[in-house]
Amino acid sequence: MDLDTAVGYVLKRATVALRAAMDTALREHDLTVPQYSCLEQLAHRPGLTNAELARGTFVSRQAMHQLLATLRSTGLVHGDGGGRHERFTLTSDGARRLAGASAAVAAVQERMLTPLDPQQRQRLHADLTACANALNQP
Amino acid sequence: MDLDTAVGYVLKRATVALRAAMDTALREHDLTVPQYSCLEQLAHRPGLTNAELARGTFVSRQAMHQLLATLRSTGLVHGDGGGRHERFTLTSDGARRLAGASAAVAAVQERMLTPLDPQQRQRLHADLTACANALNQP
DNA sequence: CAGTATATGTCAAGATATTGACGTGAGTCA
DNA sequence: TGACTCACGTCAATATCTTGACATATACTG
Repeated sequence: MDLDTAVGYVLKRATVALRAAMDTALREHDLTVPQYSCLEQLAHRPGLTNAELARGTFVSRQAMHQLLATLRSTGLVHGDGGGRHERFTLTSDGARRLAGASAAVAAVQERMLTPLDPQQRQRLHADLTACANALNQP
Repeated sequence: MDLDTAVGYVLKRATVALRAAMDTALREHDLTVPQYSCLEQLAHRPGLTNAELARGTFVSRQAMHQLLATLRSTGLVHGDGGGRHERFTLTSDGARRLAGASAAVAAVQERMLTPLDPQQRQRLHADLTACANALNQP
């Protein structure tokens, strides 16, 4: 059995499983995974722009564009009206919703990491980061 | 910094990077990633059905359905005409195309795993499998 | 054996994301 | 300063995938 290609396979398998679990967990908070991801980014680094959020969430600028439109119409994020290079922040409503959603997501990820002890978790984090870096610099 | 949620983040980051790299590598062989995934499955286990291929490739039955339709019209796969529960196999053309594509994908994954020694690779494989299993059995 | 449940193939529709393209502002360098 | 490049925001169109639905075949159960 070819281990190298199998690593890609289990990587996809784990991602799909995580995505599905997050999806069901977030449904109770009326958020999709990209929406949650966007809110989380804004919580850690307020004042990000559309393009920056898109990169951090791994979607295209266009997708983030209309994702922000819905989040804004729902009153979860707030733009500073700076026509070009507009910067976004969480509203108090957005912060509240994120708090609940974040707890739900944390529970999911804890379930995912259950079989791993803290040292293994750190190793996994480091190894995945190394793999991503290796691919991103040709 | 919250390591647990960060694991989910780097997992997505690695997956996106791998997906993009595979996409560009496969473009020279006129294959999309799901198409390649389907062909690879059929190479390892000939005679799979639509639903089985869908599960192995992590897409819906419907997506695999029309994915198989295009692969069949291109002459890369061949169904045994068994109306219901039809079983699929690679054509000789499909096997040839897969050979080239498989080498390209192997090169991509080798580049991804460059920073890891064989022991680390095996660990990564085991850890990811454990994570996926933990999520898939509530 | 009859009846129910489960899984499959397939059609239609809807949602979501990507690609392409355009105008515009910011930074760079001669 | 002026030309050039690059990144950004945004509109439109295209492709892709998922959800919903239905008929049917297989498996299970009493």
